[in-house]
This record gives sequence, structure tokens and C-alpha cells, in this order.
Amino acid sequence: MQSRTPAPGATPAAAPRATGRPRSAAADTAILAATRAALVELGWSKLTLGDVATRAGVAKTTLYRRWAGKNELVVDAVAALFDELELPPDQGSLAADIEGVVLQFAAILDRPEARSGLMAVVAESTRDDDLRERIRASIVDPQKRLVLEGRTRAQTRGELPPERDPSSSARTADLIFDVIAGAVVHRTLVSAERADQEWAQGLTRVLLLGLAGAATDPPTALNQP
Amino acid sequence: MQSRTPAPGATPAAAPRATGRPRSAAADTAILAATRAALVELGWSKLTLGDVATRAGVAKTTLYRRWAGKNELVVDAVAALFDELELPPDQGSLAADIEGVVLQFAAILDRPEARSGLMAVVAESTRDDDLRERIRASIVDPQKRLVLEGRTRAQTRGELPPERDPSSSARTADLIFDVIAGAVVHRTLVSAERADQEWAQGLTRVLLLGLAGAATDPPTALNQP
Amino acid sequence: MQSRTPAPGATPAAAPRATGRPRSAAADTAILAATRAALVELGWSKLTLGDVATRAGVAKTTLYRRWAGKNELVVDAVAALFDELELPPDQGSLAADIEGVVLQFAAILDRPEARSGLMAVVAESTRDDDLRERIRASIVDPQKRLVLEGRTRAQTRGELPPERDPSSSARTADLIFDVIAGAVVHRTLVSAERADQEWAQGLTRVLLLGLAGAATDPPTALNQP
Amino acid sequence: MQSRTPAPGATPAAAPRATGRPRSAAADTAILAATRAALVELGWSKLTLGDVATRAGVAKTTLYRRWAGKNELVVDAVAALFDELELPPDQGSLAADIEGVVLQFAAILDRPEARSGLMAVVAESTRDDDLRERIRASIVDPQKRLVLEGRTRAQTRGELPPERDPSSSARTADLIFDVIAGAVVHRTLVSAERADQEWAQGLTRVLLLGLAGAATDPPTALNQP
DNA sequence: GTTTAATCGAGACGGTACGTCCCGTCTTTGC
DNA sequence: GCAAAGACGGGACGTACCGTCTCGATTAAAC
Repeated sequence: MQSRTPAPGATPAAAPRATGRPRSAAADTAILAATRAALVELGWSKLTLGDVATRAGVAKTTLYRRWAGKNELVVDAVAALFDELELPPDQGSLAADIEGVVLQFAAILDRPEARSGLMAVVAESTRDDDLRERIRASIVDPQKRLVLEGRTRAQTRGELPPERDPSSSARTADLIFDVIAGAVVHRTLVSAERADQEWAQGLTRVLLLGLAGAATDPPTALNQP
Repeated sequence: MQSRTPAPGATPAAAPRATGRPRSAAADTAILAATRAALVELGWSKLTLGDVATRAGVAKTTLYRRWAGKNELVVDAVAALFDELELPPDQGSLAADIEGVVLQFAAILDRPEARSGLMAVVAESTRDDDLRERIRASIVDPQKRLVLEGRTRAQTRGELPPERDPSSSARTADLIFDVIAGAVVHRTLVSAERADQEWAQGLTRVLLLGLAGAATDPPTALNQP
Repeated sequence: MQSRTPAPGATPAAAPRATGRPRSAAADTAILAATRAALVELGWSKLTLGDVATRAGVAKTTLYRRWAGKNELVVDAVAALFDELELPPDQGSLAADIEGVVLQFAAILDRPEARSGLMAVVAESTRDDDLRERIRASIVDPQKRLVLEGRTRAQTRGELPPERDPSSSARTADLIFDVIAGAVVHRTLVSAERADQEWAQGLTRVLLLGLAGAATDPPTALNQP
Repeated sequence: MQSRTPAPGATPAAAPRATGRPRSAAADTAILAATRAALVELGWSKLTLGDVATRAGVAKTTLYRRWAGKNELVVDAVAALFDELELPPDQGSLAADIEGVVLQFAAILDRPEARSGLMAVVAESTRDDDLRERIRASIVDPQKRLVLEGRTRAQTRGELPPERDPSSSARTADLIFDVIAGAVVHRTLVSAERADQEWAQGLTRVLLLGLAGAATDPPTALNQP
């Protein structure tokens, strides 16, 4: 999770240092919480690391010892919001599962610390490959997992046929993921409308019908009316 | 286009001031071009207004006389990229029209000045209603127009039935727009993959099949398999 | 007087810039006064440029625009104390003149802003030739002038013979100056005793007798008893 | 020598603690040597205690356990340079003795670790009485001893009359000491010229003639020419 | 041979000041 | 009255050291 030093909890077997005063684990928690609080109050652009340190009751140096900058810090702070992201208990149908995912994502984007924080780091990531990889690993991939789990469930239920071509299958999953995540973000942040249950149902319907048709029709058929 | 003073070109008849040296029209062009160049070289976060002024061969005061700040300036600079957005000549089918829109939007997002500039101002707009309105008026609405024009064309062609319920119709158009724009953005910036023709075809197919089904099936049918 | 930019008042004919807002002359005065006040209250080592700027009612940037650092600033601030250094009106005798110079120098070193400020910059100057030259020009040379004037007066009065060998004459003046200034500094700062009138008379007596003897006796006589 | 704890070697009888790991004697030596090395390389103002500790191969805590701060450490480090200060074997004349003292002091001030270190702690001592006392005890008094020894020798030789008034005698010794030390420091650090043998002879001559005259003439005679 | 206690290295900690960068405003001269 | 130029007060940056603290590991005298 840290940027400056490898996460110590990730590999408990390999302790990189055995000497010196150990880092305070409480500091990490306090800093991330303070970051989210500052995001809510001030937004990304007015958030300062000095202020975050003060809120966390921590020296600025402690903060810089763990994170390389504002971007990395906010990614970790926002990523924690996505840790609660779980595919809800089996709803009995693919449609209900998709709708659940959409609403869960919409609920996160309803939180002000996610709204400005998330888009801001995405904007920064357009010029920083490390940052994009960081976002992918700690924010995007956990979401994507839900899409893949949902498909597995649907296949178990028999709603979807088992996959034949793995590469085409991955491409489809990517497309669905971009559509779901992209639509929710665009609706919420650009169109500035709530992604409520009715809207989620509409999106789900279009997606399911589109996928059902795509599974049967040849891909090029639609371009030849 | 300006933020501080109403655009002089818009209403040439009503000149609010008649004395003193008139504002240089060339300065506006130079400033916006310099802004785009700085976005390409430096990205949003490292772009400074002082640097833009220097690049444009203009004093900082001149810049502040015309724009209220970085956000407003970048919105105008990026908005100019969307001026070229046009529904291409009738391709003969709804699918081709949609695909054209998708690719055109993808082409704009391929430009580095759009990538970071656009997302950054969207992030800022989450805490600034004026800015969001500004973005909507000069960037989002021109895109949305394409979706509406495409539907009209398809109705003229007979591919789509004429609208019955105007409110449901608007809701559907909004959904499509959020899906298209959101998917392209997510694919391009978050997943960091090119939105090429093959991908555009896949998205178009899902969309068309979804819409076709949604037009016939009752909305709730899918939730009751 | 400034370090960053050449003193504009020094060469009124050559104006280096004709455009832009001119520098505030009041700021210079306020900053130097604030520096002396901070020296009195805090001493050299606890003096911070940020604090000086605050006391002067000036931004830190304004201060850095004019001086390169703490050393240069303090040299100028202390140098102003030496501007008042004047050979007092003719006292009628060389002894009285010397005593006057000693007491005047002692009076300056009695001020706390001079005590720590002066020695600190001298210490720094041991590793910075520019700084030493700066000290020489604005602090030491004005003092030295008094010694030379005093000698001229004494020659006019007939107390001292006119100079024959200019180089030996300069060497003697340097020696006298090092003795006077060095003794006052050492007495005041190292021995930490007041250089009062009684002490000044003692120093003056030794100096005059030593010089009178040196003018008559051959230099090497004393080493051959 | 230490500041934090009483010097253990000074009073070997009174050991305040008898158990636990004893302090490393080698550490003291290494730290003082490292301090002098750092003074030579970096000068006073850029010398940091962390760097000294690293150079000495010692933890920062070890250093702080023995010295209270930079000032105290540097005083001890510089004081060691004055340990070698000895009145050279009897040269046969007061003049030669004085000249020897002057040259010996000049030799010490020729070393870069003394140049900036000494003046810097003197500057600090203007606001710290403990520090001044420390400097007096470990640096100034050893020098002063030479002056007193030189006078005793001269009296033994018959060059100087035995003292009659002890208080006036002490005053004269103080004056001579301030003149010698002050002149050498001023010549070396402020005038930035070498205090070589020729200069030392000049100073010695003035001093001896001055003292000889002062011993015979009434003090006030010179003010009434 | 244990115990005991102060030492050692290492390095994280809460702080303070640094000197720089940029902000958005202002005060000039000149067109 | 606008434009270029640049100084202004202000705020945040990221870094360097400060002097303190918490670690586990020595190390020698006391038991």
C-alpha cells in the first residue's frame, strides 16, 4: 500500500529491517482517515499534505516517509473505500447481480471523498504510468473481480453458456466492465445525476439484451442491414 | 467563452465599453493555444498560468482579465477540441453512425491535451457547480447533440420507431450517452487501452441489441427469468 | 547594498530596468530594522528569515528578492550601525582622537545586535570570500578610514612626522587598526568586560608610546638586548 | 570535558554509577576527531550533529548522551587544538617570548577547523553565559597562562621590575592579552592577512615600547602634550 | 553463571525552518 | 484605458536537521 517502502504486511516472511524503532501502524490509519476527511471538506485541489498531517496528529515528515506525494496518498485513501466492495449474496439472477454491482459502485461514488479524489488521480495518471498501475491494482482490479465473479455465477446457474474462446471471453468482460464503470462515473460526475435503482435497471436491461444478442448473432451482422 | 467578461464576439451590437484601447483578439487565440501546448508538455497539475502567459507572449494580467482561473481557462482550451466534433455524413445505418461517434470521441481522447485536461476539470467540477455548468455547456452538450441527431436520422431511415413518450425518450438518450461517453473514457483513461475500431464495433453491437430488445420487451421481464 | 541585484542608487545614471513595478524602498528599511530587532531579541542563531519578514510586514519572497541569505542580510543590517561612525571634532591631541575612536567602536559593540551579529558573519566569512569582501567594504573600511584620518590630523598638528615610505606607512596603519579593533572586540566579546574610558586610556597610552618608540628606534634593536 | 555528565576521568574517586555497560572511551576521541574533520570540510554553519555521528561511526544518541549540543561539542573539539599551546623554551628575551606566543597563536588560527569554529562559538557565547564560561575555561585561560608565564620569566631575568600593585598588574596583563589575541584574530580573520614573523615582530615592538613607556611615564602625561 | 543495568547501533518520531514556486493583485511606464 | 513588466503579500511545497523516543543487541560489573 505504501509507495516509498514496500508494504511490510504483504510479505510477512521477509522482514526488510530488524533494527531501529518500528514504524507506527496507527499513523498509517490516522493519515488515511485524515486524508478522506480533508477530501470531503476541501476537495482534491485544496487538500494540502501539511493539513493532512496536522489532522492526523502526525509530523509532515512521517507522511512523506510513507507516501511519495499527494497522488499516491489519495489513491490509498480512496482505495480503502473499495475494500468494502463485495458481490452481494446470490440474488438468484444475473440481472439482479449486475444491478447490485452497479448500485454498489454508485454508492461509493456518492461519497464526496471518492468523487473528486478518484477523478483527480485518474487525471494525473494520464501522465504517470506508475500511478496508473497503482490505481489499477488497488482500485480497478477489485471492481473487475466482481464482474468476473458475477459471470461465473451466471454460468453455474446456466444463464450464460460456458466460455469457449478464452481471449474473446476476456474481451467481452473488459467491455462490460468499461461500460458499467464508465456509465456510472459519467452519469454521476459529468451528467451530475444520481445513479438510482431505476437508472441501474435501465442500464442492466440494455447490457443483458446486448450480451444475449451478441452471444448468438455474428459480430458483423449489424453493420450489414 | 470568457469567464470574466461576456464574449464580445457573441453580441457585436451591444458594446459595453466604447473608450480606451480595445482588447487584442489575437491574444485570446494565442493564450488558448499556449494552454493546449502546456497541457501536452506538462499536464494539468504542472501547468501554471504564468507559464501560459509567457508562452502566449502575453502579460499575466492580460490573462487574468479574461479568465477567472486555471479551471476556466482549461475548459475553454479543451472545449475548442470538441468544436470539430461533427456527425459524419450519413453512413446509411444507425450502427455506422454510432460507431462513427464512438471513434470520433476516442480520437479526441487520444490527444494528450484532452486526456489530462478533461478529467482534471471534471474532478474540479465535483465541488464547483459553475464549473460543471461551464463544462456541460461547452463540452458535454455538443457531444450529446450527436446522439440526438443520430437518433433522428435513424428515425428518418425507419430503423427506429418515432418517439411516443418524450420523457422516456429523453431518459433513453441520456442513458445511451452516458454509456458511450463513459465507456470510451473508461477504456481510454482507466483501462489504458486504445478504443480502436474493433472495440467500437463491439460496443456498438451491444448497444444496438440492447436498445432493440428494450424497445420490444417489457422492462421488468428480465428480472423474472 | 543588496546582494541579488546591484544597488540601484550606486549608479544613478545606468538604470538597469525601466519597466515594471519598482521595488519598495520602504521595504528595505523595514527589513533591516526588523533584522536588528530580531538580533537583539533572538541572537544570530535563532534568527529566522521568516520571522524577520513577518516583523517587517513583508513577504518572505520580498526578502529573498533582495538578499541571498541570512549572512548577507545581517551584514547589511549591522553595517548600518557603522554608518554613524565619525571621527569626532578635533580633540586637540592624537591621544584624545585615538581614545575617541576606541570608545566609539566600543559603544557600537555594546549594542547586542552588533555583538552576536558581527562575530557570526565574521565566522561565516572564513569560508566565503564574497562575504568577507562584503564585510570589508561595508563594515571594516569605514572604521579604517577613521584611523587614517586621525593620522592625517596628527601630522597636520605636527604630532607625527610626515610619511616617508608609503608602504611602511600603510603597514603601520594596518597594524594599528588590527590592534585597536582586535583589542576592543576581544575585550568586549571574549573577556566579556566593558571597554570603558579607563581601559581606553590604557590602550591608547600603550599604542602611542609604542608608536613613538617605533618611529625612532631601529626595528631590530629590541631583539638584540 | 563533557557537558551532560561530569567528566569521569576528572574525579576517578567519585563514581556515580558502578553497574551497567561503561561508556566507550574510544567514542569520545572519534567524535571529537570527526567534529574537527567536519569543521574543515563544511565549516560551522553546515556542520550537523547527525553527520558528525556518522563520520565517527557512532549513533546520534551516543553523541547527545555526552554533549548538550553543537556549541558544546565544537568548544571541546577546538579546545583540543589549544592543548598543544606551550610557552617555548626560554628564548632569552621578553621580545622573543612574546613573538613566540604570537606566532603560536597565529599557527592555531591558520587551521581551518579553528578559524570558523572558534569565532562561531564566541558569537554564540554573546547570548549564553554558560558557553562563555566554558570557552574561557578550556580555550582562553590556557592562552592567558602563557602571558603570565612570560612575564614571570622576564621578571626573573630582570627585564621587568617585580610587581608592586597586584590589581594594576592584573589590569596590565589583561590589556596585553586582549591586544595580542585580538590583534592576531583581527589580522587573520577580518583583514584576512597572514600573521607571519615580520608582522609578529612589528606587533611585539609596539607592545614592548608601549609597556616600557607605561612603566615609567605617568599615565596622564600623554594627554597633556 | 546468572542477573542486572546502562550502553550501543539504528532509525522512526513530532517539530521548525529552509529556500523555491506559484498564486492572484498591484503599480509602474509606454503605446 | 489596455498592454507588458515585474514587485508585492501570501501559502504550500518537499527537504534537511533538530533533539527525543523506542527498539533489539551488547557488554561488563554485581550477585
